[in-house]
Amino acid sequence: MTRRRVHSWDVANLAGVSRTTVSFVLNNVPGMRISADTRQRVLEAAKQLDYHPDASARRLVTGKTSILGYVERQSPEHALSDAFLPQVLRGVHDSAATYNFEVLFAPIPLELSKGRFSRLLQGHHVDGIILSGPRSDDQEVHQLIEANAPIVLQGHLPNMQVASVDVDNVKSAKMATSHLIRKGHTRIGMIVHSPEAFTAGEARLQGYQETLEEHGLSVDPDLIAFASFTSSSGEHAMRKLLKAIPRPTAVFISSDTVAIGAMQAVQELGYHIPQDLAIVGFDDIPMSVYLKPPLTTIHLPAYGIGWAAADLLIHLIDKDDALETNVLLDTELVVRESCGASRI
Amino acid sequence: MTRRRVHSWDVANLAGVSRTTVSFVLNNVPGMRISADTRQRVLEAAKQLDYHPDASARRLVTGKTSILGYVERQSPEHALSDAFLPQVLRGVHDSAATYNFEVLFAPIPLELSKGRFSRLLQGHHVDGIILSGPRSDDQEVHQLIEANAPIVLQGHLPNMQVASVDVDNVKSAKMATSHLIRKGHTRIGMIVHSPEAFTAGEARLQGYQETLEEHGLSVDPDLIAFASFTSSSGEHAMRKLLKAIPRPTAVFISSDTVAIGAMQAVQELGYHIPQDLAIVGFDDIPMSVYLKPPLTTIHLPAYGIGWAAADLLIHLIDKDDALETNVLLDTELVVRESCGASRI
DNA sequence: TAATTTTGCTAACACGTGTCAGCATAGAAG
DNA sequence: CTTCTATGCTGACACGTGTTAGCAAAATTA
Repeated sequence: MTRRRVHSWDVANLAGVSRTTVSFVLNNVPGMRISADTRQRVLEAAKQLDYHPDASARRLVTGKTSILGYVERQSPEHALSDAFLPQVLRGVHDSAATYNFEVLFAPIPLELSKGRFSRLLQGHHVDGIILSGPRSDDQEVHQLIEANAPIVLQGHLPNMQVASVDVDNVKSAKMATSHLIRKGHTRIGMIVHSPEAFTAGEARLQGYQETLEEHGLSVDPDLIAFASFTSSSGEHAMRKLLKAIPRPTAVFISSDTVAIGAMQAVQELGYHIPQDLAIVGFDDIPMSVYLKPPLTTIHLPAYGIGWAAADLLIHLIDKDDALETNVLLDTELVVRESCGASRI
Repeated sequence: MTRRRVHSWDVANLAGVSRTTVSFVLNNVPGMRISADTRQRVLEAAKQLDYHPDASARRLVTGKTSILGYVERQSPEHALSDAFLPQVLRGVHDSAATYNFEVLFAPIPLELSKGRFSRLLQGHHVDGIILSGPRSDDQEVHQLIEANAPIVLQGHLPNMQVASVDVDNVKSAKMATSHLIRKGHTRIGMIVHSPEAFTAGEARLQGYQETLEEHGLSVDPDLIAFASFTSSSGEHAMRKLLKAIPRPTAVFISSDTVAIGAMQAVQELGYHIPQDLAIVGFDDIPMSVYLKPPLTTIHLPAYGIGWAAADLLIHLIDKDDALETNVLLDTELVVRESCGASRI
């Protein structure tokens, strides 16, 4: 490994041409006439020497790093985002690789973000940023967005003109709710997690309500309960729902993590899932399939989210601005056992 | 954002000094006499302009990228490593940040690794590599190790002289086994997952056996079953174990994922955990706490593994070679309900 | 006063690449 | 034969920084 590094002039010497020609050949520069013979010689020399251009030198002269930063900025929902990070990151990477971009992993916690963003962007460590776990009260990110920095949100921030990739929450909630209706349920409750801090919760609630109305079912406030990000908050919410008269026969829960606690409450109260109560969750966390009974839920396309975010960001960096800047991805209903067989 | 980039000579001009002086001050170059007054002026100018040196230029001239690559190379055990990736990566990042290193996320699947390693190292995208999920049959990695490339394995590869960070599997298995013995069990079985491809399985089996012997208990081959990486293989293994006569009263399972399937088998056969059968797992995957009953298991210090790997790699890069190159981290027994109350 | 050392700073080079302007040579056109 | 154009290649500059060698002025010593 202490073997001297191979440079472009080594390739040039071996091929008997100038360094410039090597660059033209290896980068496939358009409009440059290179004879087939020379091109061949250069390619062979490069392969023989296992030449790879120095990334820093190339970046310095081109002004492009071809690196995008994946910045984590989560707060309480850590547990959820953690479960998806591997897939999202792989999506980001694979998409970026298509454009010969690399991915820098850079968590920047809210507390000690002191200058980290400047370092990343002004210091030219990355060409742009994918921001995971955006928060409305994040001053530093607001500044970046206003400065028109190349940023793509993984998620959503209301009243902000910024590119983003998210799941179509309204549509997804409609899928879940209408599935329960199709099963014959008419008393359908919902547990919404953290609608204030997390706009997705609100959107999912909206989808649920609209679907009920579209099917001529009334929206009963007693059948809507709120939770935070934790399982135990789901337990609490479910106990409240089950006091409603008449009892709901099905509940749509806007987060699988919350659903875990809710299911526990149901079973502790002596009810059976799905016979006494059908349940549909949201997220399809890896654990969902192992729950008892296995949870019917809305599958979050984590890999696709990562892919789309990187794709959008790179187009943004290259100033193909005319691009749709708010991507909404479709989800899928994964039917397992918790929603029960048809009631009809 | 189209605002012109700030360079070191901007700072120099504003402070009324040369670019060289700016560099000396900002990098705290030792042995350089700078008057307190000048130093102050430079620091203020830099802060006022929000100056951050261009990463590429600095890398080009110093020859150090100050980036380390986190390379994923997993195969079947994806599910397991995925559960820990977020924590490991955070550990890697935080440790690296201590040395002003960045972290590049670079999965390189076995199939299409065509030149990716060369690109990374020869192309000087990174100074070194942390390799997650090393496989003994990985030719490309063998070559890198023999070429003495700066690599740290996250895990272990037998008969290879290469730096690595792993958990003390023998010691951990002893903790698990002796805990069951302390609870009063004498018929203790074990399910080993994939000992052939995954050396950790073998080590855990060894720890189990030695502990039995140390306590004067015989090792009964009928009480040892093998599984792969999946839950369903655990189901199969457990069914086999429960046919032993007399039945084991406790089982140590070398993987939580496998334990999930095993527990399912136990309950399907009508036995109760932990009354009829106590269970201790290994890994402490996030899901373990939600199982029924919650799984007693060995906690894998994912964050610590990441931290240690980055620390080791950076020391290796800086040629502090005298460093211990095979780090073994301690684990912790997390007692929940599946191991039962004391039998004594 | 003259010689020497110390202090505080700077000019100039190097890192390895991409790329613009230009230069021979060969062929075509006049 | 001369002039022009296309072909195939190259010399030289630029990117922004770290760093070595060195220089003037001030301080110290002789």
